[in-house]
Amino acid sequence: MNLQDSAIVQQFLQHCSLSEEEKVLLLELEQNPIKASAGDIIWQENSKVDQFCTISQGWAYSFRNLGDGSRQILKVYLPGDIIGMRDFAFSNRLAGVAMIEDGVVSPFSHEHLLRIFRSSTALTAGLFAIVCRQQAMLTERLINLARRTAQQRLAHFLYEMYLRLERIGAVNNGRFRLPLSQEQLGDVLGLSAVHVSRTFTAFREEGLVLRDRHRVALLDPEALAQLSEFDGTYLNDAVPALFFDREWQSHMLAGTPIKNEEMVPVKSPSAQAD
Amino acid sequence: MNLQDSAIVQQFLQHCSLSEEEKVLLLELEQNPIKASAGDIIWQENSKVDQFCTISQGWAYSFRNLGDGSRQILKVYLPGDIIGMRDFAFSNRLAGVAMIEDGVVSPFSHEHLLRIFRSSTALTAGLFAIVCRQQAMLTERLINLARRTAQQRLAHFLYEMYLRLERIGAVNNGRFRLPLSQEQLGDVLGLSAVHVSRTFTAFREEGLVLRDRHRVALLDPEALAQLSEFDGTYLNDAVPALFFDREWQSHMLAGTPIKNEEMVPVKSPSAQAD
DNA sequence: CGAAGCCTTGATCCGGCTCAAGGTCCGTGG
DNA sequence: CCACGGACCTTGAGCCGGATCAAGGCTTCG
Repeated sequence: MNLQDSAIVQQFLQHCSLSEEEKVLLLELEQNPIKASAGDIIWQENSKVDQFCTISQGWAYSFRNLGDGSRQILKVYLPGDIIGMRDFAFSNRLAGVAMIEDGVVSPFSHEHLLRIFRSSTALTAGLFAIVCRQQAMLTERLINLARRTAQQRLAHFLYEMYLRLERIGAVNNGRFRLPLSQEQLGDVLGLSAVHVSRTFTAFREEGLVLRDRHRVALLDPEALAQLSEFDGTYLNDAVPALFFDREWQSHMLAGTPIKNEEMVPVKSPSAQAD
Repeated sequence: MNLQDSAIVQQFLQHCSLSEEEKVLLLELEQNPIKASAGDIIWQENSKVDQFCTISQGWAYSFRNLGDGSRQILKVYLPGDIIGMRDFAFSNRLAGVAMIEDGVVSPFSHEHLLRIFRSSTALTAGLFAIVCRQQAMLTERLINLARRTAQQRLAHFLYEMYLRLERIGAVNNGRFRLPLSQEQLGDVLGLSAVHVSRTFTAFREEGLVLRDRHRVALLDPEALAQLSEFDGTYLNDAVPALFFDREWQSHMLAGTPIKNEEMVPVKSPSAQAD
């Protein structure tokens, strides 16, 4: 694989600067790609934490099954995302991961991740930034589920997918593929599948969204953003300059005092860890 | 302050081993304690990220104000917690922080944190673990808000506070102080203040919880845990042994291969970063 | 004693859930 | 090529949990 083509390298470059050696280290994460089919469980909740993986083709999601038989989908993964970082500090999984459609994932071990930590403070800092942003996304989702109406929740989700997909070139004039069933959307949004259907109907009648099978068209993305009070900060906000400051990274070992307060604006990352 | 007394050192010891030098580094975070009164805003949402802080006395919470005038409380902080790590990778705050009651906070700078990163890989790894656990708590809260009834939400919150407070010795026979108004509880739980009141009434009639002003008594904590499907994994699960392996940490610079798959069980931490 | 918070309780309303009955699209086998 | 079954979606009817509105009680403090 070409250095430029790697979605994972692209992601890290949003959060820190990388040397060639560091890019190679990252690429090694994807040395063992395996095919997975729609519906495949990558790992179950409560299973032992023995690996993480990147996803290079297809969509996946993480989920928790609840006592009453319902299910909460925690996050939808797109190509380039790192899956499972959430479990790094645990010995058992807090959530399962399943494929939404056929795809390719590349498992890598705890040790592989540690090798990266040992070798590069830049990668470590980048990973830190990715995890913090991941937390910001979760916070946004929490507010969404706790406080907003069905229309706002769906609008927020569609707009967020629109932004994430646009960044990896998967949107054409407001149209994109959304390979989730309405039942799965309900599991994401904390709604019943029936009400997801009704909400799409309402959006169609209001001229906001068209949907046919797994294709959706956002006729007025900005209206959706406004309706859902979408705040892009958690996707777009600048990363502090220190993440790009290689001088700082060399000081990490020397212990010399540093001074660096400026911020550097950054295009929003397409993919998040975990 | 004595090394043993520091809540922040106690917290890190849950997640990694520390040398005396590292403990001193951590203690330096609390060199500038300042008093804060109930209702004081530590920082506003959208303000510039210029510092973080630890809280050594009193309770605080982070929050987001929403467009419709309502408010979501994201997390309640107890003495020993680190506040604001969530914003580490951003230049603007995603959430404000306010004091629930009078207390003492110790601000520290971005740079101070970086000095820690530069000086100690053990502290860095510990911080990583803390952030991952923080994310697990958020996930749990998300599921709670998305999927559970008012009774389950309140039971879950009370039981979680019960566990966190027990760990810092603030629970006596199921009784503890809970200095949140019912309006604030509603903002935590995504409920109206009125319905929080009704839910407490229901618990009282069922003999589960007594409440008087800012005192609560859990008459049957396990019943609350069961009612809310409380899963303590996210608080109690073991930390992988590598966080305690100082040999690994020295290898971080050398790049020698390591092998270490065992897990080490750990008492749950009382406090979380952010 | 009065005023302001805070909590409780009742009455009513509404958003989303559940149950149920089709309808459409698709893959499969005869 | 058609018939059938299954997955998925749509729409209606009725219900319910929690919101909202409103009135009154209790504490605390000036």
